[in-house]
Amino acid sequence: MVTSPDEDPARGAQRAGKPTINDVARLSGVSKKTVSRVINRSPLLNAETRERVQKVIRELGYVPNPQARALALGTNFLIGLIHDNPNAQMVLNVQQGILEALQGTDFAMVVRPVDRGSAALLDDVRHFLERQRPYGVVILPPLSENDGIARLCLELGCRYVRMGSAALDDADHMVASNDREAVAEAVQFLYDQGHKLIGLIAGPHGFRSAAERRRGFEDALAAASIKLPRSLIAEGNYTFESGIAAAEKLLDLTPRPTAIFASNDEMAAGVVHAARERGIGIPDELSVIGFDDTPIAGHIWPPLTTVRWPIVSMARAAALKLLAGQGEAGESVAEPSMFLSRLVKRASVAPRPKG
Amino acid sequence: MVTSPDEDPARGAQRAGKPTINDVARLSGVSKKTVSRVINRSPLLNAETRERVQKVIRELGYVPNPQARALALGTNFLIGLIHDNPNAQMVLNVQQGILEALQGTDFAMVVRPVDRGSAALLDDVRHFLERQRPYGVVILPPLSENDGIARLCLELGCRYVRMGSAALDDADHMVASNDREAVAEAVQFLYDQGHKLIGLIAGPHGFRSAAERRRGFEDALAAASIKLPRSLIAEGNYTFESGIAAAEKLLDLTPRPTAIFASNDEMAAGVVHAARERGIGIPDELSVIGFDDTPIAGHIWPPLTTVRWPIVSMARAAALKLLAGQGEAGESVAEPSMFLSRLVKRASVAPRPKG
DNA sequence: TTGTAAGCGTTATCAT
DNA sequence: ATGATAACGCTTACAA
Repeated sequence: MVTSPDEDPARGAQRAGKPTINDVARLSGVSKKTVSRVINRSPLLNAETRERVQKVIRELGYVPNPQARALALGTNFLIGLIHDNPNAQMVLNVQQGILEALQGTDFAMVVRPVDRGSAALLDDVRHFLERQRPYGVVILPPLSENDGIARLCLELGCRYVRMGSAALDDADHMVASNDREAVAEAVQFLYDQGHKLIGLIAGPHGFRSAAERRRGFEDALAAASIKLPRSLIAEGNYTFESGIAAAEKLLDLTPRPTAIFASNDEMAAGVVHAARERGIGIPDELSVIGFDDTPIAGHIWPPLTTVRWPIVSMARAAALKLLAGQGEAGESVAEPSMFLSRLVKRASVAPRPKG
Repeated sequence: MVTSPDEDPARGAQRAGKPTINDVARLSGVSKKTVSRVINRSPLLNAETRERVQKVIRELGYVPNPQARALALGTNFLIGLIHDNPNAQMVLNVQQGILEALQGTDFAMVVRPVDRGSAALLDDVRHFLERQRPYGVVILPPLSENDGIARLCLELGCRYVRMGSAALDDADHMVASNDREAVAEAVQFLYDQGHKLIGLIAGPHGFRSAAERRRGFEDALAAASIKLPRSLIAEGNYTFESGIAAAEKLLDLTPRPTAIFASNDEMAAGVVHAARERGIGIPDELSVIGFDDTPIAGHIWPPLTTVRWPIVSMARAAALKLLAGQGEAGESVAEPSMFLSRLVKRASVAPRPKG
């Protein structure tokens, strides 16, 4: 008897491409649906049947086609990261956190930088969401402060979690840090070291993180009952260069501040740079504290005292929040929404110089 | 006359979800296939028909469902980036380059870090390629040096382009830089400044880039007819910390080298750090050159003389290579495959100290 | 517990 | 130049 190609059970698996659910079904003598149940870990399934199907799956090296699942399920296996490149290290840390959360799942991370400031921002994001239809997106600050984007996600039926320096949204959609308190603690530390003339390099206008950190600075001064002239506050835009420029303003003052808190490490590195160019010794003549604890903090000289911002954990939590409900209902653990920063003491702070 | 729901041309578009190709087809009075042709810019199409359909598409705000396209086409609109985190800044620069290339297209970038060294490396990559079915992938060094991955891509029918410090593959699948020559030029520069005792901090064993840069170093010495003891070569693993360790070895030597070439900026920053801890002045007592021209090079003190590696352009070219053939046939411009690095002179090099 | 039939929204084949 | 019909591989009703 000659077996016609269409009826030969072994043939399907041999076809050009990869084995499909049909091949598995045929070879294990069950229906597609049963195979589907095995893939999706349906509880109502004969253990023996499950075993048999799984054996065939292994032998065939069958991998469910995610595109087909995506079409049937109406959702993609993608987690998006939407950001406006607030700074390189932060973006990378966030990516790391998200990837940690995606580890072992079928999800992949798709990165979408956009241009805050561009008039087409929302169209851009919409375009991305419509084209890729990610399962959910993590939105980085400062973009996360834009309510329009959150609304857009809602409108397009895309899950989202915002990251930020303050609670901007409900717990399901937000992962936040306590920047204000952490900065207050850092400035308090400077005060405890005897510093009375403390400069602030604030972050750019319009950034929630910048505002929070500035408030923390002011909180600490208020708590210590010191009142400082406005000239001790300079503004930067979170870049190294802006840190230099701001530092130069502060270092030109008379009397000169004996300590400077910069709202991120990049700007703090700029302060160190500017001081060095003027021959001002750190920490002997000037103490400096940054924020973020990015690698640069440990790499410059002297190593920078800074506030460690648990950005990787925050990103991981954000992604896990997105994925919550994916696994079996039972195992879903509520992800914390508030992450605490803390001061990391290195060599850039010393007691106030005498005289 | 009562219009039955199924025949009401306007109804489909109102349904719960988004409008589909069927809605567009019905409303514009053509078949699905014709709409498909409009979407895919098929050349054989009546201009007038195209206009009509496009009008409906606009009015409806129709966006083709990417899952369905992916299923039908067997490929996703994704460009993958496969890397083993060679270093943060490099990964980020590559992402930037790829995204520049993807600008304005429907493609998105999906990032996949893997663990070189893991025995499951190839399974990992296979898993990723099978699940996400990216249109193509860019492979970063040192992973790009693994021929197994390239073979895997071929086997799975996934386009790929490797990035590296030497031509490892044919022009269609490779974007390379001339590290060897660039390093030779840098070392020659040190020699021209009077340095005779030049230390090398090599990159880790097994990295093609490390080998190429080391060869460049040796080329320059050979050209200058100087022969150095092996002790002037230390090995690092491209990290800041390993740069410190290697620098300490070199700075312990008697006589002490008056210049050090480090195979990347991170390690060069480590050299600067180590020298400072010992009170060795840079560049007065020690000249340092790095490689990459990452931001850290300009941010440390003194600013680092380094070799600028056009990594962003390389990544952009890699992605464009992947996309080649996507657009109309006519406009495809061959992307260059070899990118030239060049020396960026800053303040970390000075003529050899006298005595 | 398992199977059947009907989609999901698109593209490909092969007509016309 | 355009259309009817069958894939693409999977899931969700709804039966059995």
